[in-house]
Amino acid sequence: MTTAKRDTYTPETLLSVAVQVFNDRGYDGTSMEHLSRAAGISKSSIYHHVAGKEELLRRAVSRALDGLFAILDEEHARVGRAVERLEYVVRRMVEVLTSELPYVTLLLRVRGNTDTERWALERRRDFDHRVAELLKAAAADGDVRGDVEVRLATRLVFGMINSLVEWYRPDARGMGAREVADAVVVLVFGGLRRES
Amino acid sequence: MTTAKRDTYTPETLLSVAVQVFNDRGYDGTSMEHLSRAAGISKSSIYHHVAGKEELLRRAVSRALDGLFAILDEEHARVGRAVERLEYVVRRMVEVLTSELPYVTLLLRVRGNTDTERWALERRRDFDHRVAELLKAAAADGDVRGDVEVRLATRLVFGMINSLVEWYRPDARGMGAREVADAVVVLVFGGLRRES
DNA sequence: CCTTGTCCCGACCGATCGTTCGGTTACTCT
DNA sequence: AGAGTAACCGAACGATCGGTCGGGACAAGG
Repeated sequence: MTTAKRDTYTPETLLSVAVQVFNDRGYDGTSMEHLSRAAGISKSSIYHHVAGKEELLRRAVSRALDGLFAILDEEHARVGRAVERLEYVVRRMVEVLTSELPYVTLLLRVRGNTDTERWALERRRDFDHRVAELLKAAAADGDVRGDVEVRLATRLVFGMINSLVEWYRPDARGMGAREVADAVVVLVFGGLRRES
Repeated sequence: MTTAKRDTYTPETLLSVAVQVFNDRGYDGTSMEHLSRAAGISKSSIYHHVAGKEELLRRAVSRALDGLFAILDEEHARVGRAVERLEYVVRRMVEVLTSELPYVTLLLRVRGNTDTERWALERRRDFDHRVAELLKAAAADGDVRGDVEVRLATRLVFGMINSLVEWYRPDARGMGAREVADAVVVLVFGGLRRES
């Protein structure tokens, strides 16, 4: 390879360290001093790789948002019966949340204090609306119960899926992403009650 | 009344202002200067009513935790078939979340940076375990599906309920707490799919 | 009138915030 | 060997952090 493997930081490798610290302490609760200690380089050295703290946040939430929006472009999310497209999107959301866990975690905790955070919140709303339309279509097809308002149901389902970031950890012996995705799909569509 | 109505702050009224700001900006993102501006008094005056920033946090999360734990002491949560007690607890959780919304919101966002936050996280775990045992009992009774692990199902259901704090707002013309509680119970136990 | 206590204030404290700057090391290329 | 540059560092910047301090305004009780 022309570019030999570096033992120094790149913006990407530094990002992976920073996102971990952000998720541990919260973005506002993390100082550049914390980051420098976690990365093993001095505080000022960080600025050789990235423009500042907020750029790290922007890179992280962008990565998470790109992963989520990519789902909607996949074939199974675009063609077919609405309820089946919805099930596919729900399953893929769980997979993206688990595979990009630290980045999505950070995205879901953004509060809106800076321009970057407000931009992230806006894109999140866009994504939510796209999925809500899918659910509305499935309700129009009669494949989804009509006694719960679409907007409310969307929010509750998103709440269940997004809660993954609060407890899922890719442990070696723990449950896998597939297992979690199966459980989410079963509960979202079938509910908790024993099937008769 | 012996105690005439005050037009000045008490620790409680100051708390209600502080919790709003905490939820807007995040606890770490809120400075005492922010609080003083929102309360309309000087920064130093705040210390006349409370010991400091962390005491405001402790009071807030205590109030939320007390509300949640009180559910488990109610009669319908203690006697009866496990699945019915579970349904009652789920419904009451939604009611407490909506009635004590700002306090529970703050509780669900603590990260564990200080002793107060770690104590709050510990009590939250206690509560979760209590509800998980209820779900386990319902599964043992055969009233709840056995093909999804109890621990996993508990976390997902908690995720759906707790997500209320991210979007529920007690608007005048918006949906009421009862309406939300009904929807949560229907979705948790019955699922999204149209009932045949 | 004077005391007492509540409520509040401006000024200030040391510490820490995110960021900048001048300079040093160490590796690459010619 | 010498030049160029990527990677890094310690020291310091102004700003802001949570919190302290001495005292002023004001109402109640004597």
